[in-house]
Amino acid sequence: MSSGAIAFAPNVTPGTFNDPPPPLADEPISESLLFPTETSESTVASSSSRKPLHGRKKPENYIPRPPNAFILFRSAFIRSRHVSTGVETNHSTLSKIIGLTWQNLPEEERQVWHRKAKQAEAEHRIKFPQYAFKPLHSRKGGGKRKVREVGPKDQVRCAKIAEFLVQGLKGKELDAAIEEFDKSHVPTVVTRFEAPITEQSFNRPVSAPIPEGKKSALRKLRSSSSVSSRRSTPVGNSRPSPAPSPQPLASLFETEQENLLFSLPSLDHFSFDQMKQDPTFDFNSFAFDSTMQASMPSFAYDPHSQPTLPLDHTFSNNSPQLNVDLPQLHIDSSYVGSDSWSPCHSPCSPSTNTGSMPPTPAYSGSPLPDDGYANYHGEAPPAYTLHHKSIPSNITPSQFSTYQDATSGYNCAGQYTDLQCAYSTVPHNSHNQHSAPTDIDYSSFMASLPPYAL
DNA sequence: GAGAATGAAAA
DNA sequence: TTTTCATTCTC
Repeated sequence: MSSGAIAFAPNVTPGTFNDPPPPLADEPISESLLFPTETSESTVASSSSRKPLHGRKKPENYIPRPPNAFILFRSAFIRSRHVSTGVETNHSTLSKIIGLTWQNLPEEERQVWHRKAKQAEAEHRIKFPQYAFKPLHSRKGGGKRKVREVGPKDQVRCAKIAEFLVQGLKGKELDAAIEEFDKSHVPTVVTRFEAPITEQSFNRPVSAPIPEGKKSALRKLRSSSSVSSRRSTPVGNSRPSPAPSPQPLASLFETEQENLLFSLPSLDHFSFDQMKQDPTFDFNSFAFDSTMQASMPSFAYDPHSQPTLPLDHTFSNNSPQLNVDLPQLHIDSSYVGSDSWSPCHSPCSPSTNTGSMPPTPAYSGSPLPDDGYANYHGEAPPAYTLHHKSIPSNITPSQFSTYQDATSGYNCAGQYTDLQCAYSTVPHNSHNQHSAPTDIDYSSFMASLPPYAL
């Protein structure tokens, strides 16, 4: 379709009205710099070569809605083939990539598309003055529409592609960059929270159902991560927050004890040694899941040195940071134990530890940096020590709990508050840690934290 | 037809 | 607040 007023060609029905409208003469629309639309020639080509909408039974005179800014952006994006078929062909995944790209687009770039959408709406109104959006709220079945479950797709890769796109890489450049990324990229690994094993939980069958109250809390948690959080975004042109606001986890569980059940994950698939030896393991990507990103730390990790802590990297809901550090190690928090908290001797004997979490390895690296870690007397640091930078200073012993991790045999200590999570493995007794009961005390846990965390 | 994304609009 | 539907195409 050439520029100028929209006039439907004889072979164009209202049902095919979806081309971005041309700018009005008195209100020129600036072009997106990052993702400019094609020339009118290619627009015509794409319009005429567009495959018929598959199987969509629409009345002959059906008038589609005017496209919104994102839909226009997505359409232009797909048409332009910024992401080649060698990189991604699945349109669901492409939608993710384009969504991430959209979120990280500079505001002025997004405004270009919002203006185009306004333009489209104006043209639509002129073409179809009688049109009124009439959604069918009573779909077949009458039940609630199926809520999307965002599966553990390879979000890291999507985010990386989006990052490259926002940086201006397209086509072959993007192909090369992604090809390079794919060489070292480890697909998402899903592990789960493992509630500390108590005497009660040890006696409960694994298949025992999670209590209903817990389920609803988890549903609430999940829904806050994707659909609902997006839906609750205020209408308007305000830029959506890159990371959804986390649901305060403490509010999801009835008791403080249950909040404390957010314990150390069992690293079923990794050991610290494996992480160190695997150059592809990226601590930057270590996060719980999208619902918790904003409350979890990000870790800089150099596989050739000791783990470093995020000295200058804070997580905040308003962080403008490109949301690319999505979890590579994905921890499924869909299971939360239901038993009351009571530290006990782990029923999982050290001898039954089949090696998923080896004993504390002998430390062979350079001396530990003087960053507040406990002095390990020449022995290894804890298998994994994760500290939140922003641990509130008002942690009290009542918020503190300890347990012995059944898998690793390590003594663990942690606390959970509304928005902050801190947990740490504290070497109890490196000579005899498997047999020792949990006896970490509050002060030793606090002392193990880096000074800047307090 | 579902699924991916975001946003506008109706119920 | 919830739901639909704009786009696109593979599964």
